[in-house]
Amino acid sequence: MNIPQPALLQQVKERLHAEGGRLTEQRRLIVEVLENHPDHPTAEQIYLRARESDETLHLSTVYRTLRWLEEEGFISPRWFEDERRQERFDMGMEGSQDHHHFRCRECNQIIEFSEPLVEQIKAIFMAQYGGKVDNATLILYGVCEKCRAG
Amino acid sequence: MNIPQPALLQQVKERLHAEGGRLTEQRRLIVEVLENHPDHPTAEQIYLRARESDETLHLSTVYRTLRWLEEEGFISPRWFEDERRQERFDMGMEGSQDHHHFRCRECNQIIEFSEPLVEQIKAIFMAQYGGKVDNATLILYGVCEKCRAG
DNA sequence: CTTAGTGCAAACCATTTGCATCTCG
DNA sequence: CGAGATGCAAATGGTTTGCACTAAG
Repeated sequence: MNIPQPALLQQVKERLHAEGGRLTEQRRLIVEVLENHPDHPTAEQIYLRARESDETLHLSTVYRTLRWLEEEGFISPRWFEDERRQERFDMGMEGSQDHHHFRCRECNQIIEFSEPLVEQIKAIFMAQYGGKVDNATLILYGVCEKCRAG
Repeated sequence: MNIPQPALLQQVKERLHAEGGRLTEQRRLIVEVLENHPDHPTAEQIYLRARESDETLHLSTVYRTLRWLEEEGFISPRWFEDERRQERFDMGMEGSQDHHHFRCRECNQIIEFSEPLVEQIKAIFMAQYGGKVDNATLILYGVCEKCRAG
C-alpha cells in the first residue's frame, strides 16, 4: 500500500526518547495508520486497520496510544453531532494553525478548511466580552457537492 | 433580532395537543426547569432541579422528555470538549437564528453570542467547495474576563 | 535487568430501552 | 376506558482502568 512517511513517526520517536518512553511495535503501527489515513478515523477504525498487521493488538492499547498522542499534541479528538459520543482523531499537529470542518450528512465525508475570518471572530468576541479566547472549533453541517449532484 | 416568543410551556402544550400527546406533571416540571434555568444544564442537573418538586420523577423520564423536546425543535443538545460525553441542553428555539458559544475553562460559564460573520463563512465555503451548508456550530474556548481578573 | 507497555477482562457512566403499571383526556 | 407516559431495572456502547505478564532499551 502506501509507503509510511517518516514525519510523524520520527517526531513520536524523538518525543518518546526524550521522555524515557518506548517505541513499541504497537505504537509504531498505530502511528503509521494515522499517517496513512488522514481521514479522521475513529478509534475502532484505527484498531481494525492496525490489526491487519498485528493480530494480537488490543483496542485498549489503541486508546492508550491515542490518549498519549493527544496529550503530546500530535493529534486532536473531534466530535460530530450525528455521532453523539464517538470521537474521531485528527492528525492536526501542535502549533499548526486552526482548521475547521465541514461534515456531509449523507456520505459522512469530512472536508477540512482554514478560514481567517475565525480569527476575526475571536477578536470581536474579546473586544465585546473581555477575557481571552484560546481556540475555536467550527463545524459546518450540510450536503457536499457530490451528494447533491448524485 | 428579538422576536417575542410565547412562553415555552405554552408552545409545548400546543404542540402536544396537536400531536395527541399529554401534558403530564413530569413534562410540565421539566419544561419549567428549562425555562427558569437557561444556563445549559445537563440532563442530571435538570433531573435534580425538577426532583425538588417531585420526589418520584425518574431520570429516564427526563431523558425521554428532552429527546422529545429536541425532536420538536424546542431545545438543542450541545457538547463541550472538556466534557467529552456529557450533553448540555440549550433552550434555543426552532427557527431562531444560529447562536454560538464561548466556554470558560476555569469557571465553566457559557456565554452565548450571535455573530453574522458565520453566515459569511458558510457562503465562502459554499462558493469554494460547492454543496449546501445548513448549519454551523462555533465554540470558542478560553478564560472569561472575571476569571482573568480574579 | 528494570520498568514501561500490553492484553485482557472488568468497570465506567451517560444514555437508551423493554415492560408492567399508571394516568391523562 | 384506552392509548400514551412513567418508573424501574437492565442493557448499550464507546472509553477507561487494574492487574499480571511481556518486552524494549
